[in-house]
Amino acid sequence: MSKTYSISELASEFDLTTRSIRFYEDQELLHPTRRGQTRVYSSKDRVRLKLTIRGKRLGLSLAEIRELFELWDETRSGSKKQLHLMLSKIAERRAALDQQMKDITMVQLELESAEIRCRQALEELDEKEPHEKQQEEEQTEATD
Amino acid sequence: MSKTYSISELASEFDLTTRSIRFYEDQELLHPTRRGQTRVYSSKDRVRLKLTIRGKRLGLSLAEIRELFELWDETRSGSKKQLHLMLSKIAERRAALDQQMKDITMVQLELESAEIRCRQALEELDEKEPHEKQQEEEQTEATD
DNA sequence: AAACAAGTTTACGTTAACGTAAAGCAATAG
DNA sequence: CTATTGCTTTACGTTAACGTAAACTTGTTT
Repeated sequence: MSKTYSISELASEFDLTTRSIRFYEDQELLHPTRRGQTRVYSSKDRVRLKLTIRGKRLGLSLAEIRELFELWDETRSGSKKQLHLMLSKIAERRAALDQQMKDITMVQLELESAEIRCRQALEELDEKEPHEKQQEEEQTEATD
Repeated sequence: MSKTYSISELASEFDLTTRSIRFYEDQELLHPTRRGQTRVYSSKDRVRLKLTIRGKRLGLSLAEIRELFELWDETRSGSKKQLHLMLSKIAERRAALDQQMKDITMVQLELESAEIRCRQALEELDEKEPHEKQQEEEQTEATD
């Protein structure tokens, strides 16, 4: 008997609402069992939830995540045809991730140069008015 | 006079609809000028469009992308307070990107192992039934 | 002149991913 | 016993990011 989880345990662990978790089940990303009418999550479900979150952070839709889960599950039982289909889907995903890596690298570089530019602007301000306290203007602009 | 672009030129270059491009303008990601009532895009607009697409591939919302553009634009004219705010926003983004890098690495590993598993399953099928043509089952399942 | 292409505005429709009540069952605390 | 806590289902509401259609202008081709 491996460990099980309640919906609210998972919700607080991953900082989600129970609504979201139920929604993910509705989208067939999770398949908890029931004790009475109450959902019981296995550690497999927990892993899936973690992977779901990871996928979301990468911009995948729930449908795409579900597709990957199904691929993984059917790997054992697939026919030749199925297996080839899976391989192509996997390749597709890997290519997309490679592209994302490149994108991230580019954006990182841009942010880095933006940071440098920012720091230089600050230095210049400090040279001109070293003793000045903040509040040059009343721009409060959305600390959100 | 540097080069300018029409909306449909940009649309076909980046494989977008003109609808999207106008929408991005509505969201203040682009600021084309006008010749009569017709939009004229500068190369700066083109760069912004490219960055927008890159941002989208990383899962950023249009609002977030807009925020980054505004940060960048205000870097020159910012007050001390503003500059510090920008630096923190930049740091925020960079942290998110680092996380994404990790996520990608993890998912890449998972996909790799899925691929290996797939190839092994194929090999086993080939050993058992080397002369068999496909069509073990009639599963056509959404080539989509 | 008439028609076509490429642009425009206005506005309603759609999908994804939840948020937000409303109303009800089940166990436990006071 | 009833009140609170945690779970449930049902269902309507909301936001983002466009799609799609209608109706109009402007310039170019036939």
